[in-house]
Amino acid sequence: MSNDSAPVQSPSETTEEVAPTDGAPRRDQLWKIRHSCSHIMAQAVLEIFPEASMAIGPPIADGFYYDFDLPRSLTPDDLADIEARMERIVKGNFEFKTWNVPSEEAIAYFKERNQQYKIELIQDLGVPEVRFYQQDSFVDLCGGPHVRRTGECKAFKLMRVSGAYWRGDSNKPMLQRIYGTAWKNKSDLASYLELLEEAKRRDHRKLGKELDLFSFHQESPGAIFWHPRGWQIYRGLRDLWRDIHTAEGYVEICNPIIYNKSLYETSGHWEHYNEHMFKVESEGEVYCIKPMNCPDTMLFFKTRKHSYRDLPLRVSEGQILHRNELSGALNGLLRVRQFAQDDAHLFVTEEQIEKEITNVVGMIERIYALFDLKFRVKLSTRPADFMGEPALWDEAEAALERSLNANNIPFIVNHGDGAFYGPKIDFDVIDALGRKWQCATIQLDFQLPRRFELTYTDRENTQKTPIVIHRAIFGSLERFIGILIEHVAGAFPTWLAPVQAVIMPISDEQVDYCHAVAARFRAKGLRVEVDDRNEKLGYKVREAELLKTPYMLVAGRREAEGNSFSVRNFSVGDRGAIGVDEIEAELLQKVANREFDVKLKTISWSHEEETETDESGY
RNA sequence: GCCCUCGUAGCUCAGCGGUAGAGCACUCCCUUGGUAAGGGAGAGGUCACGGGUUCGAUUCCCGUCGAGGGCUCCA
Repeated sequence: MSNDSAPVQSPSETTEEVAPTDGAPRRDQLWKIRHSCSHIMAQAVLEIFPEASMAIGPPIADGFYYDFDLPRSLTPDDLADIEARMERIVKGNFEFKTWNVPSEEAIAYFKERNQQYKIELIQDLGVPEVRFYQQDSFVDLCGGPHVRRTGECKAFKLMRVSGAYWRGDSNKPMLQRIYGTAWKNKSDLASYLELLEEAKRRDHRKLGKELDLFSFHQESPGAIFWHPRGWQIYRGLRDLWRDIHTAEGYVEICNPIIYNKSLYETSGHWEHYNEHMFKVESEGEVYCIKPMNCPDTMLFFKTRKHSYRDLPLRVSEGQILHRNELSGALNGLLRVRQFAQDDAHLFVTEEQIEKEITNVVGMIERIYALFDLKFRVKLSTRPADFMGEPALWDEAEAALERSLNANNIPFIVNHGDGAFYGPKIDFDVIDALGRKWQCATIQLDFQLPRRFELTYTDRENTQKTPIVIHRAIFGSLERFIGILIEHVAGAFPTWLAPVQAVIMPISDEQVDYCHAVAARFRAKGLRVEVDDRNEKLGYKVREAELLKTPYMLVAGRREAEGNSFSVRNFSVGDRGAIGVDEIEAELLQKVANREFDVKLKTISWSHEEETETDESGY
């Protein structure tokens, strides 16, 4: 609290002996450093604003934060000031002391210091005794543990200030949250900052502009304007999706995008998802622009009677969806209001669940492998407010588990994290920078078929309700492209690259030759351009390199006469003269195999010892 | 939606109470040049939009829209 305040009771214990609360996440040295940094920061903030109210200050993945109620908004200058004061506290190498205080006394202590949030925390804990921690003159309510001395916090940096609701409740006051990052030593901190720099360099919004892939306009916030080069990537992914799904026995349909609200009353979305749907009115009826494909795919299923012989029925649909996301949540390609999912719904019998899931898991593995994306799997089971028969849930969860095992895929179980309508498997892809992105999902749904009264006739000629499996592999195409751009840092594999080769005549003499070869390549479906501008070779090479074009084909007099090109690959360099036939064969082969001919620049860092966000440490 | 920051030429950015500047890109001319920028000239902006303060606003204030960082949300 305030710096001049005396502790309630003289400190005796050291942090050493304090046992972590049971069931808490890993509380290793790094966790303690981050948590301690948060206290050190709070002390610094209180030095500047003695009247500040403190909320919570936990360690999080990569660092820590602390929420404050302050008399004015913080500026970047304040951050520098706070950081300098933190350095002083660290240099002081103060001991972290801790002791227990009866809750009543603690409340009185905080009341005296106008710390209403701390009082609320203590009251909510509802325990007879709470724990205090102190370093230097600063005392805080805290479960600990902490490092022994402030001197152990030697590698931190304050990152940013943002708003955060007290207790994460948008009805409660908005506090100011200061984020910092903290590491065991300076070199870990440096490599983390380097990672952030690299992430900034390959930010898909920046690259999208530089590579002329897409743009955004305020006339349609949250919606992507695809440029020719970006749309080519989109089409490439959609083609991949179609090829694989056709081969796996999927059929594709195309449904409307506007529906009478009655459809969503049937599906339950009107009740649960209303505020996220865009609506239009016509002739006194309310219509919704569809936010997902499931309800209308149910209508397709109902267009005729089905036999068990029809199942599994695998129906894909990739129509445009709209979701009215909050303006503040929009983020480049990653969070948009208009997008398409690579969606499919499988109508199956109970016995078919396992086999179908196994098949989808296999497809996911194959597709991610095409991009050299690693992934991590989470199986989410029955939540507290589940609907349906427990026995059916048990069997379905077991089937999901068997499918993962059948594919030899390790997974973690998130007990109680499933949707109310069924258990699910989520896939987080891990990109070249070690970042995780939730993409693929496989969800069992026992509810939607019931709501739409779907039936099929089984072997005994009785009517049964099918089970629906919702599944997507990319998630949304838009989002996946965003992730992919950052994963490959804008350098797409040849098969997916917007322009696969730029053909460069050295002088006017070779222009006709270059155009003739370009026409030949285009006839084979290759995407090539001729850069016949009146510029020097170095200029053209530079431009093609900046656009991360996989192939640069240079023709001077020698090459034109020998029906060849001097081949240069992106980020590889000059390979020397190669005959046109050979070049064509190489390109066609890479395209046919969807070869991942990208050298990924990966950054490994200590991400794996992640500290999950943990707000228990106040 | 909420908090903070931001919005100057196609792009990246400088500037500032006295009606705007650079580099790149673009157009034209010269140059026909072997693997990351050849030279010259020119054109291009109601300084996001709407109010207000002021003799005067791109600059200060308020609002709107959009963007960025978070929070919330993401059945």
